[in-house]
Amino acid sequence: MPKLPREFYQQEDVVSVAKQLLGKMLFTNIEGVLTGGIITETEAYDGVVDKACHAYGGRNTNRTVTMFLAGGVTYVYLCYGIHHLLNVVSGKEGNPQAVLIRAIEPTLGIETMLLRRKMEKLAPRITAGPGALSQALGIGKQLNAKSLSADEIWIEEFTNYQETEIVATTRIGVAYAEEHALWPFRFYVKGNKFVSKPNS
DNA sequence: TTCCCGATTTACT
DNA sequence: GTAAATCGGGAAA
Repeated sequence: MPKLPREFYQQEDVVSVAKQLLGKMLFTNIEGVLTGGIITETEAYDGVVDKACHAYGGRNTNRTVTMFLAGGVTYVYLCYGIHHLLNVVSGKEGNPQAVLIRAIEPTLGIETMLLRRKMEKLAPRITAGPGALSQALGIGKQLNAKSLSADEIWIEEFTNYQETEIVATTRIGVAYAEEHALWPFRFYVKGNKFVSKPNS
């Protein structure tokens, strides 16, 4: 399937991008080893007006500068000193919006993922959760600010879900963002097992 | 330079 | 259900 075009990432509405990313295929090519799967869970971070966003209020630093790039690149950073989290930067240059990829359903390179996760057999938790996902795909800071049009990490067309198949709810781990923590910016595929929190 | 804390996961009670 | 692990970024001084 073809890679998503640059225009896809540069849509103005990050919430729309987050929803459309569900059902797309995410791949990484780490030193020639391919792994990938179907995106099942995302979260939107809406730039300067979103207290949960690292670039809230226009904060532009060595880390967050990546989010100000034009849509279509990765934003990877370390959280809790342990976990790498993968985001897709969206919107126009200067507008620091991003979509956190929280979970995928593995389809390619499952053996490699099992090795990286030190697991013996396939279970949803292998890629359910942003830290786990990054580990399974071999994502680290070396993949920060990479173009999604190149051949190290990219996203391909696959499926489009209807609104009725998508669940919108509150984001996770952002209680510090006060009232913005209540924004329904987390999206996942209804009924899918590869989601970072118990399904309903 | 110092101090505080986080877009989490995992192990253990 | 609860807690520990662990380190870089951001803000203050």
